Order: sequence, then C-alpha cells, then structure tokens
Amino acid sequence: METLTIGQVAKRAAVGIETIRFYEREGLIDEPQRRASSGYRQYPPKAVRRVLFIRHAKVLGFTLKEIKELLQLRVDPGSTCADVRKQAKDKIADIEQRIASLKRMKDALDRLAKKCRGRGPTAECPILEELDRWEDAHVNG
Amino acid sequence: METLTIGQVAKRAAVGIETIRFYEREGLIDEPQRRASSGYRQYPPKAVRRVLFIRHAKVLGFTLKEIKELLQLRVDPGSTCADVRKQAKDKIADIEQRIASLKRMKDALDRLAKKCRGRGPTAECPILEELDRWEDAHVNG
DNA sequence: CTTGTCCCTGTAGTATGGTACTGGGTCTAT
DNA sequence: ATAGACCCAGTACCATACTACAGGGACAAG
Repeated sequence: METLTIGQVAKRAAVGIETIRFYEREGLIDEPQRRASSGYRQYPPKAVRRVLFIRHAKVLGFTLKEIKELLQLRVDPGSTCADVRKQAKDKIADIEQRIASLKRMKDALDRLAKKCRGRGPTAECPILEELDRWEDAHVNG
Repeated sequence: METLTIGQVAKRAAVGIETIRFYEREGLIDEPQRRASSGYRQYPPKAVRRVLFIRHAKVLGFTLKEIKELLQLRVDPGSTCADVRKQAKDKIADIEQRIASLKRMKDALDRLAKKCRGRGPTAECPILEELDRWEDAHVNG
C-alpha cells in the first residue's frame, strides 16, 4: 500500500501540518509508521478521511473530546459490544436533539425570510419577533 | 414590569454572573437599565431567554460571532429588509447543511447500534466500518 | 446598625484548539 | 554535491470563551 507524508495528508484534508501532529498528540489520529532512515511519518490514505471526519464533526459542534469518544466506539478493546451499543445510543439521542434544535432555528429563519419582502428598513420589517418565537419554542419544548 | 438582578438571570439561565457580563461586553446582550441608587443592572424577564438562546446556539456549533449575527438580524437599523433576507437565507443554507451532516452521522450510528447485538468484545463486533462509511458519505456526498 | 449576601469595575488567569517559530536533519532534482 | 522543499521535536504564542479574583459599595433581615 502506498503511503503519504504528513504534508500530503495535510494538503488533502486542507489543514496545516501542525494540526495533524496536534491531533496525533491528542490521540485523535493513530501514530503512524515511521520511515526507518529519517523518522518521517508514513500515513495510509485513509488517514485523510480521519482528519476530514474530525473537521466535519467539529463544525457540527462536537468538541475534540467528544470526537475522540465517537472514534473510540470502534477501537477500544476493553469494552463489550453492549457498552458500545449503549454509547452509540447516547450519541444518537444527542444528535437527534441537535437536529431538532437546528430545525427549530431554521423554521424561525424561514418565517423571517418569508415575511420580509425586501422593501423598507429593518425597523419596519414584520420579522422581528421570529427569533423570539424560536427562543420560546426552544425553552418550552 | 418586574425586573431581575443579574444573579437571578444567571441562575435561571444556569450560567455564571460573569458570563452574563461577558456577553454584555461582547454585544450579545443589550445593556440593561441600571438602578439609580446603586448602579445594579435591572433585566427584563426575557433576558433569560436571550441567554438560553446563546447557550443553545453554542452547543449547535455556532461561534459567539455567528450568534451575534443571528441576533442582529432583528435589530440592526442600518440594514434594509433585502439585506436581512439575504443573510437569513445564507444562515438557512448553513443550517440545512449541518442538519444533513448530523443525519448522516446519526444513520451511521444507527447502523452501528443495530448490527451490534450486545455479545462479545468490540473486536468481534460487526460495526467497526460504520463510521468509515459515514466518512465516505461525507467526503463523497 | 451590623452581618451576610448580593452587586460593581477592572484585571488576571484558564481551557480548548490550534498556529508559529527555532534549530536542526532529510530528500530530490539538477 | 548542493539548493530548495520537506520533515523532525520542542516550545512559545494566539484567539475564543469563559472564570476567578481584588477591592469596594449596596441591600435586606434581624
């Protein structure tokens, strides 16, 4: 299997080299093989996907700690399947809540965009209470 | 209308007093009225909802800067309705992408939880490639 | 009218998630 | 065999988002 240097991984994942090394230190990326002569890291191509997964999950509001937990759902050798299953279910519930919250926020913004017909200054716009409505729904629901 | 002290707002929103003052400094919360004698802040009850909105949006992965933009969709007097509408649409598109990503992640975890029947150690569990699949879908989709 | 709890401003410190720099060694193409 | 691009470890620095004082004044109950 062909391997990638740290710079190639960084470029393909659109992050800096330092970020890769940082993720390795933090245990989010497996320590790769090293070239015997130079000590250069040698990554398998799938390392790129791992980095992309981390970046995407970050945008979705997961901390590196949470992302680490997600990634460890597959490799922690001390845990049983039942453990993994429970953890997965917890994550699923968490994600469902996030989706529901985002939907409420989107609905509020949809109403906002629909009511506003592109005329006049903001002060006359009939949209101003929409985010308050979202806040209501979120607090009460 | 009855008012709340900063401590009452903080308690109801389950944050520290310092956080409220920090949000005020950062322009995320309007500067409240002050009691004439003491300079104590006097909040309207809806200030609590504002703080809760900020906390929820944060969990969903929005930065304070982004949250400020969301909140300013309703009060910025220099912008026209058309501006507001465009900004709202941009936010909506952003939120839709987040929802789609979260759904893919949830589906991967659903498959993972379903396949795993609660027996044996993780290494024998047929779930290990599910997060890889999510990564595939995310990269290719 | 004092005691304890709250609030004020201002400044300093912390955790997270990187980013940059220093002083090297390595690799590749000419 | 040497120039330019790459990599190494280690450390320092940065922005974001709080969090914790310090030193003082305000308020409410007994």
